[in-house]
Amino acid sequence: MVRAPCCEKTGLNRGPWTPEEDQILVNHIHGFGHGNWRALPKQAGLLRCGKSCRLRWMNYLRPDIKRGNFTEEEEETIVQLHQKLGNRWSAIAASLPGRTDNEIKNVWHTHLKRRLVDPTMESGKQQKKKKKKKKKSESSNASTVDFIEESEMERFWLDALSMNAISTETPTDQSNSGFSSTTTIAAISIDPTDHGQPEDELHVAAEIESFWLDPLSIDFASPSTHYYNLFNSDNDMDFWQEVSVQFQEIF
DNA sequence: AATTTTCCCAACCGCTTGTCT
DNA sequence: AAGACAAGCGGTTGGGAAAAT
Repeated sequence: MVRAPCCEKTGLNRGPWTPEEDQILVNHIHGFGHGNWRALPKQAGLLRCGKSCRLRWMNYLRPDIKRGNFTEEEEETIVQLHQKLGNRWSAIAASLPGRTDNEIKNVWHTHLKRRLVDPTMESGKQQKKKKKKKKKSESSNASTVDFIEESEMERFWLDALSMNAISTETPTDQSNSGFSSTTTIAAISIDPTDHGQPEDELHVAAEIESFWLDPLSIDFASPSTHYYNLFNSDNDMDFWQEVSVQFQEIF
């Protein structure tokens, strides 16, 4: 029997996702969940197949995804689990919270497999490369929702925020114009053309603080395309304590 | 400075598994 | 029990970026 295609391919977008598509998908899932991946693209107004939407969400947009380089401990865990489980990437991923099977698979094929053959592999050139890459990713603007957890505090807030974002409100505006207030809580949208350098920490901190003081003060419908990483590791503890106070007052 | 090679990772493909009728 | 459908999984690939020449 010939297997039916997972979806009608004609007229559907393929390849890399645009920030706009990401926004639509995130908005839709925060508002309505993802009960049926096959039906989701139509409901959300996306020209993608359900499988592609699922993959994008599971591997990239999910708020609990941990981004950035793998730690030595994580890499060690992967190596050990791979010895036990083989190429069962999803089983390995289950032991590494925030990491996806796809990411683990990539890391295995690009670093760890070779390192097992040649234990000196990670020295010199490779490390240099990694450093450079890390630096680049730190200084660049996230092109989409980009969560980087560096501390338990940030992890706590990420969880708390995402739960409240889902449970307290339902978006009323399903147009493609931007984040609704519910989805922007974890990814505040900032228009770089309005405010000079998007990486301007002081401005971003002020913007975020004003959000906590007045949740309606930010124009969430703005069609801007830069999302600042609210959980930036550079934010100090005082900042997060202030956020904590505001959070308690609001909720 | 230009070109080629290598590396990395997001996304795709097709098979398997689970669930429902 | 069997078929249809959806979701999950692992292998593979394409293209962009960085490094090497």
